[in-house]
Amino acid sequence: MPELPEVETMVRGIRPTLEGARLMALEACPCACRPLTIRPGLPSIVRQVVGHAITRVVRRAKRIVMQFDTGSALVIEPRMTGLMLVSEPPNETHLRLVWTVQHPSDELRQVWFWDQRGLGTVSLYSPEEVDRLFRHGQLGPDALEMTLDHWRVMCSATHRPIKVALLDQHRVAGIGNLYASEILHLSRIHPETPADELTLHQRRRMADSTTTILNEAIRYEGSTLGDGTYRNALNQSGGYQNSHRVYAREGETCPTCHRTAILRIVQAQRSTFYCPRCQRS
DNA sequence: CCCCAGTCCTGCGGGC
DNA sequence: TGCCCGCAGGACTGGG
Repeated sequence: MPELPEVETMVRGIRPTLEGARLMALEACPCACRPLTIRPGLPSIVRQVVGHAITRVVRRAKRIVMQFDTGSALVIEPRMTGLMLVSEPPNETHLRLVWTVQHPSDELRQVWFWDQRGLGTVSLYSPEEVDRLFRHGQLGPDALEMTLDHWRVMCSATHRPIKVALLDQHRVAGIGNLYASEILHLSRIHPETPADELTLHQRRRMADSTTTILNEAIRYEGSTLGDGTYRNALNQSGGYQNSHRVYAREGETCPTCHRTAILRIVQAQRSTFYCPRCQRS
């Protein structure tokens, strides 16, 4: 479930290998499962990017953007289980794609895209599409770049529960199911509160909590849940799962009030965790 | 605009 | 021991 912190960690992990390097080969890995979703096809992408230099590797919401000197970019969406690795992958079975690059030091290095469930995608974006990706429109402002005014606009635009609105990438981009619960708990906001009923005070708390939680999670290199799927670029677990306040902690005592058990409810077919004492409205 | 259910996919754990 | 089923959810789609 890579969300913003996990994708940021992946980007930081692969950046030293890729930035300033020249792409020598891009190959699909033999994989018994359904082939990787890659747009347009791999041969077409290879023709357009192999031989070119990678200028920057950056994150936009939950996507990895690999910029080329042509102005085009390879955009990787890890979705549920996709990983970008610079060291040996967990297994060969779910390897999908391998980049071979010539580092400025002349050394050949490799980066792998590994994806257990195969929901991840790789797409080549034209310069215009790259431009559109970074502007607000299709995707909302990046969760780490939200201003108070962005939060005001985002909240006033919908009557949906705030938890559901936080997951809508068209409103605010980068937050997924795990961090939405964490942010609302730190904000002391009930997840079912209609977004357009949040007070200025609550929106301020949400703005602060979003920055705090996401940066803290980045500092710990993301969350590796029980299934152990998420790994950083060196195939190591993240550490933030040990700091989760409510996510997947149904029945445990709330870390804020130390009195009430964490509840689990379902919103928009997804689990939400919260403290009924600390998050009343 | 809103909401829901279904789709992709694999691994895991519960129930029998 | 093994099998079936439901669940996990990010992004998207189609129907109401």
